[in-house]
Amino acid sequence: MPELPEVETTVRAFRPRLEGRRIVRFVSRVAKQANPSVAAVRRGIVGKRIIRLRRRAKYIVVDLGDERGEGPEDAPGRGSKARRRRKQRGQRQRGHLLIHLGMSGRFEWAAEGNRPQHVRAILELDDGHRMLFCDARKFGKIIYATDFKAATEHLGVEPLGRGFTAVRFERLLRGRARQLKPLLLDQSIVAGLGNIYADETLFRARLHPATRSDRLTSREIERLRRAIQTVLLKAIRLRGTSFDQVYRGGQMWERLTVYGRAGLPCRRCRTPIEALRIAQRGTHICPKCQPLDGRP
DNA sequence: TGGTATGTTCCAAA
DNA sequence: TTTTGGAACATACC
Repeated sequence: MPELPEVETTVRAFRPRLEGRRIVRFVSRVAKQANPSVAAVRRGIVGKRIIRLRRRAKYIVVDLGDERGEGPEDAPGRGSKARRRRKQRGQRQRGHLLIHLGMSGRFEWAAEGNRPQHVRAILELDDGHRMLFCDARKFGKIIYATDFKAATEHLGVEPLGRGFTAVRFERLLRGRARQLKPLLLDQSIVAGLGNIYADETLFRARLHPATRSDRLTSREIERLRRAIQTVLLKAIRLRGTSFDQVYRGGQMWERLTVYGRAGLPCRRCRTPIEALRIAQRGTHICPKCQPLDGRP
């Protein structure tokens, strides 16, 4: 399920009930998923107040505050809304909980009659609500960090952020000679795309996934940049892509152009969509709309 | 049974 | 040095 749009959808859905609440209990049933350890995460977050819920790349970020605190103010968004809000409550930024959903992670509220499978961790709030972290494949991560910048320095540019400019993207692509598909999946370059939206983006930009990043014209680079933003924004608007039992609610599944459509007619030219294997990942293209024209 | 899967990381080979 | 391939992680589904 979770690429940038699904993470953004999760953040928007859970923000109203989480912001302003204090965490009173944390339970983790899979030690490996907690970083640096279950005990360290518990020490870091229990008793703290949730100042803000936001997203960075595919991470759900919980900014924590401590009203007694004399902690350092290493908050993001200096001088902005977040700081003002925090000041009003007389709080200091005190650590961050970073949650990565991995392949199959999702949030659920505990409720009567809601007995989700694969509950791996529980966050209990001061209003009695309990948030469940469910994750069948256990690839998700729950990280406590005091230094947000250090914890996320491995991540590349935010594709929906102001920093994702034509100049910057051009430098990122021209500075290496990689195939476009694995480059788009590399979170240290552009952070947030996964296998589905990488395929959708390349189709929209009419570029073959094996094209080398240093062989694109400026025009193609700009087409790709806009395709990334358009595809992600559309997916967010539709609340992400739904998958079988794992994640429900999103409408993007019916709107995908190539992913999961092998053999079906291209929505643009009716040529059958092809399934390839590029960089060990299932890859879907329209062979006519995305020609390789001699620059693999 | 084997192959596939929305993700990340690490190591070896080219 | 950079890029690519393969395996590993854990589980579910076809």
